[in-house]
Parts: sequence; structure tokens; C-alpha cells
Amino acid sequence: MNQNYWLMKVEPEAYSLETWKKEKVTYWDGVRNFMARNFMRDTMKKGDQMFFYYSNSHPSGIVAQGQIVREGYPDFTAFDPQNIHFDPQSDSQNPKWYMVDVQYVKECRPIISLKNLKECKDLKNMMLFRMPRLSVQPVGEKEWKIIQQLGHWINE
DNA sequence: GCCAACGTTGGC
DNA sequence: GCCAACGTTGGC
Repeated sequence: MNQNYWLMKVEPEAYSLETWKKEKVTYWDGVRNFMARNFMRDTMKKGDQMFFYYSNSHPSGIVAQGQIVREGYPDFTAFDPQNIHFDPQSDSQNPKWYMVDVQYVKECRPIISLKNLKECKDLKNMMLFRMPRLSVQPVGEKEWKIIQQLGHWINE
């Protein structure tokens, strides 16, 4: 089976690493971008690995690693008018947005900051730099391995 | 189907 | 908090 790698962004105020570590598995709701949605709906497979990336943070960067444990299914937060991610164009008969479930694997401490990533010349082709606003994006196997080396990973 | 206006993301 | 980049919307 072909193993894929991903980077998924979250703002720490929206969903923190501490919460993820406690819950172990979370659904990745609220993605409202077509390219990111298509990756989750069509390409992500159970067993794929992902970096958990803090955006809009001080600093921004990779703080943990996880894996996909459930493949794309409708993002039900879009159906709920009370929810901040509500989208009237999406309903359960014809869902517009999708999500996956991700399980916590291990933490990276200290953070691998965006600056660290940019300074690593072997990573200069990362999609992160070319498409800085894409919140769910693939990571190449080579890049994945380099980042594994770059970080200090902690299993708790 | 083009493209200007608008809204959002996210680094700084 | 500013603002550049860029995805999306909507008028035509």
C-alpha cells in the first residue's frame, strides 16, 4: 500500500495539542477550501501520517505527528447553524465539505518553526512555501524523512 | 468565462 | 494589528 504524508494546520486557540493528546483522536472539521477538501475526501488513506502544524502562532511550526484513522466523510459541523463552521450550501443529502479523523502519535519538542523549515535547503521545494495558505497539503517522502531528522520527537 | 471586488489566511 | 497573497464570488 502506498503510504502518504501530510501537513495539517490548526490555530492553537482553535484546537490545541494538549487537547489532542488528551482526546487521542479528533475529527478535522472546519476546512472550507476546495483543494484541502479534495485531499481529505479523495486522497487521504487510513494509515497515512501527518504533521500537526500550528499556524498564526508564536512561532508557527510543526509541534506533533499523527496518523489518519478514518478516511474522508462529511463534515457535519457545516450542517449546524449554531456552529461557527456552518455553511448553508452544505447539507447531509449533498455534503459540500469533508473531514478525516486523526490520531495523535507523538510530540515534537521544541517546535520545528517555519523559520527552521525555511532554513533547511533540502526542504526548499515544500508546498508550504509555495502555497502558504493551503491548510491541508501533501508532504513528499523525502521531506517527511528530513523533518523526522530535524525534530526531537517525544513519545509519552 | 473574465476579472474586479471582496474576504480570509497567516506571517510578521 | 497590518497587510500581502490568494481563493472565491458575482456582475457583466
